[in-house]
Amino acid sequence: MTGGRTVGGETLPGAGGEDADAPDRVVCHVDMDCFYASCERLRHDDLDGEPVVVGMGYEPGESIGAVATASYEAREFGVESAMPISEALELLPRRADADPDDPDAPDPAETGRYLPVDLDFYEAVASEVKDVLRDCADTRREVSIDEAYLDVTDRTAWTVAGSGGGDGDDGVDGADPADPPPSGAAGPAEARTLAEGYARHVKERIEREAGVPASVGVAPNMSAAKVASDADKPDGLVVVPPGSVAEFLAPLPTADVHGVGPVTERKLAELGVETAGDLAAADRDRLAEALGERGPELSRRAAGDDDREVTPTGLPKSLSRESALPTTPDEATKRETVSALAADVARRARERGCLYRTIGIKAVEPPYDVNTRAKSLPGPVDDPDLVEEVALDLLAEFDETPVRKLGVRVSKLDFAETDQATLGGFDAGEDAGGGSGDTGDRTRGAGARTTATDGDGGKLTDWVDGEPTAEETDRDATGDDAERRTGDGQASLGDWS
DNA sequence: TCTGGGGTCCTAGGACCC
DNA sequence: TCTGGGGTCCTAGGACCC
Repeated sequence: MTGGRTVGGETLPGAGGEDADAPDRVVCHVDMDCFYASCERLRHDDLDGEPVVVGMGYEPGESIGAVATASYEAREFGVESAMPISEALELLPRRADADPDDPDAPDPAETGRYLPVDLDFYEAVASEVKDVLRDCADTRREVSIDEAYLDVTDRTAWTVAGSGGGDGDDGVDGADPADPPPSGAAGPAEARTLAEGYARHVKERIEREAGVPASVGVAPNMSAAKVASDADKPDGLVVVPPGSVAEFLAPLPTADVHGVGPVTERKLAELGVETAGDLAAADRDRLAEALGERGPELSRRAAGDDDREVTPTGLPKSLSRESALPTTPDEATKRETVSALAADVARRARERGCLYRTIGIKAVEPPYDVNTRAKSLPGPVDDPDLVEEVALDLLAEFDETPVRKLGVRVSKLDFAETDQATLGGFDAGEDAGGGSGDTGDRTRGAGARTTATDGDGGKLTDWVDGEPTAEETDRDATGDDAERRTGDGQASLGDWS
């Protein structure tokens, strides 16, 4: 019954292919417009219409740090994400520096407002956005604080809605979920679909209920929806119906394809592949030679062929912390930095109730040579002292090396509940009466015991792994260590449990 | 492009086991 | 023991994304 009518006509080579029977899905990609800046506007009325720059590592009045988000007004001055604040200030001086009495001071009309990142506040706003999304779609994947995919196939359809303004008595039956407003439809389709109306409904609800603008892309698959949401930012709504995906993508530069970065773009250009259309049509064996398996995959995406399901965001795979420093070979400075980073990573891991089995560092040498070192433990642990010890140990290799940035990471995470006494039949430690987890370290029964008793530890993985299933691990966000840090349950990588 | 911070996934080589 | 292949794990690095 979801016989999704194809609007853009033309059967496309390759697209659809063998799964012609599969019903077309309706995927929305929701992308907040310069999210941090929009959040700041939400609480500072006077920022409306102003160039706004939100800087990370930025302190008011200083010029260190990097641009996290620039409002569209600020982008007009050339300010971009990831740009050093010092550079942004040259393009767009700070409003506070505009002094009417000083002839050398910048013209206020050519200045902007600079604010430091306030992640807690943005997360609070993001959670209101999530509330809307949860309401609008059963299947969601949150990619970052300001971006999500929704599979709304069962909420709407690719059916063409009544083309007039009023309720046309065309063949379309069923209650349309949202009133398709008459205003400017974007997208290659001439006719409006129910899907478009639904997407508009989602977009308007976000703006109304969370107070921040979003751009939305709608398409029969994830990668096309992603490109669509990007195609008319800010405040865009772009609809790409089944059958017109390849046509929509074809003229775009390869860099617009999700997964094509600077390196891949250059390699593709060397092959004479400049547009998504070129990429779709390119010989896939040649792409594989030049780019590995990713090549043919990118080609399929560019052809509108992407059958990935929208799957809920999982638990994180690693936690890390890094920080830049003035380039230095000084051993004490480096060790202090790594110790602090290690403590922070370990604290975050504990807060999230996760154990880790691999500890690693990163040391960046000028000009920008990234070195990583890692060490795996016999079993999963939660042990801040050990994180520091291993990290410092790995750092020793770089004792003589000048570095500009250092990082610490834990990976091979294990979110099994710490009270999982059943696992090994052990009491998982002595923290029975403890309470607020200030015990030095905790180790899951398995790891602790083996670490203590047998040196080679090699077999441990056999039964440490494979034990926690997805369903079991889902529960982590709810209970344990989250304690007082309420509302933070789905901190940055928000998981929809 | 003189590069900030937090992530993901992929690849490739070596060790080790059978 | 110069010798075949397959599988898994670990480490390091690269590319990409927001």
